Amino acid sequence: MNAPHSEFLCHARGNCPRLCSGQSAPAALARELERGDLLFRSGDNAGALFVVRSGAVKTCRLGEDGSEQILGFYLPGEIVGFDAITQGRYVADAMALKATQLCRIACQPAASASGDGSLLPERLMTGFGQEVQRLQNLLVLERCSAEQRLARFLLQMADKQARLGRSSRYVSLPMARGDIGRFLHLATETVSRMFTRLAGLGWIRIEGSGVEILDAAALAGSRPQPALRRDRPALPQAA
Amino acid sequence: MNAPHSEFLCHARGNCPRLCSGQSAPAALARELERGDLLFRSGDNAGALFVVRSGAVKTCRLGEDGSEQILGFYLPGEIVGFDAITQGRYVADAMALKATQLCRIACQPAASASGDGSLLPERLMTGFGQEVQRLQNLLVLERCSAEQRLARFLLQMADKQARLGRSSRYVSLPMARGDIGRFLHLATETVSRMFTRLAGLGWIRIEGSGVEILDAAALAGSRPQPALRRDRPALPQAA
DNA sequence: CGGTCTCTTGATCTTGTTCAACAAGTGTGG
DNA sequence: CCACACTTGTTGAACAAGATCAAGAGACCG
Repeated sequence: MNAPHSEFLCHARGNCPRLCSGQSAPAALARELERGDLLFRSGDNAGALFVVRSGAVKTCRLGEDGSEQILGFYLPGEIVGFDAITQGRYVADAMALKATQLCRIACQPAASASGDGSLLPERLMTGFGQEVQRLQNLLVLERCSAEQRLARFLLQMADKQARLGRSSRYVSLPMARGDIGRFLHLATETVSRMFTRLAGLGWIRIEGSGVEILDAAALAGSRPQPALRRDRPALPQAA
Repeated sequence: MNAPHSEFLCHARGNCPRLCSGQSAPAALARELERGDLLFRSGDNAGALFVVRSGAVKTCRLGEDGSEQILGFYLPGEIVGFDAITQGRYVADAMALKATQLCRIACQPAASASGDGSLLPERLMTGFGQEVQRLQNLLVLERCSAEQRLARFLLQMADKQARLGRSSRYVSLPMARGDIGRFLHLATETVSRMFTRLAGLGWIRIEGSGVEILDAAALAGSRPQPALRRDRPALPQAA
């Protein structure tokens, strides 16, 4: 998470004037996919962003229980792959929904590009990528039971605080229960009940305006019900 | 949406070496807020990003029904305001959860920064900002009833297709019902039921692998139940 | 034409919301 | 210093949206 961030300088390549911002323009396509083909896979080294020229692409993440979580559908003109900017590797899978043509935009990791004092690439891109990933994580979190949502939230806060050098055992919560509810999309009452439940399980201890984490592993593994039946991952036919 | 995008070049200002990436370092703070103070408001002209130095900030959007949707909590070291990059104005509200110090990073809209052929700022930043907003919208969407989620999804797809010059009346859906479900976080059966319901209301007509939109206004206004009681917006005491 | 998917519809169950009441904490003023 | 108001957090009971289980209807394809 706090790993040395790589920076990117991106150059269009092939016949893609201005990142293919228009629709037409014929040739020099970088990738052609059939329905079900993978454009990239979570974990792949990210050398590029992709602009959809024709067809359609979906991006998704696999929940740890095997359930598929779709993050977006991309139609022609839209750009896929922003999640990779921060770490230089994709975080989601991307798959063609039908025959699809894409334009590849090479992104070479490059140290601090514009050396004119402007710090556009320096940390900004990293922050941007983190924001995208944070939102993606939030969407994934949204797909869990109330108990799991709160458990993850607490771990997340603990992690944030650990990064600041504070103890990750005692998590201070500057926000009200209602705020947590509006963040996790739970009624205030449910948030309260889940705090009580986690404390009852012996996983946390409520302590002033924060909580003490007693069993982080249990919190992380909390998975009472998948909340949504895991269908078979994806497109059945096709490679 | 498709408005001429402004580009940004960002320079640190004040005592913020490397975007305040560390924690300490004393002086020259740009903003100091008390609990409940607004850092910026949705619609404000976005002249800057902010790095949290101490304290805590929440960002939120107001649903059209007045309910508050929290998009994130930001602790020291984190950057607030990325959602504004694309349009030059903030899309969310940001409020201090307690006494908070922030470091301001001025972002002057600047045309196509690095003129060396690299098109980093050219469309990339815009795309990045759009991705952030897309994810934020997705999170907001997540907070609606099944009917509303599907209705919005269809309008979204219609909008995308309209931008491609295709008809926005007939929406082709290249993905399976199950895919829509995994995107909207609904069981396949529920997606199917909602299609049937919307068709029964006369708002859409199912047509091959897509739908014809008969009453876009009704779809947009679809709001059977708020799905979550709207609490009073936010922090009660404090300015 | 049979097999395999996808979509649709019905019945039942679970989770989390909603309504309601109460406890605990904080601050103010008499 | 304590009573009172006000806010935040906790707990109980009833309800509802949507998931799950189950089964059947089309569609597509070899």
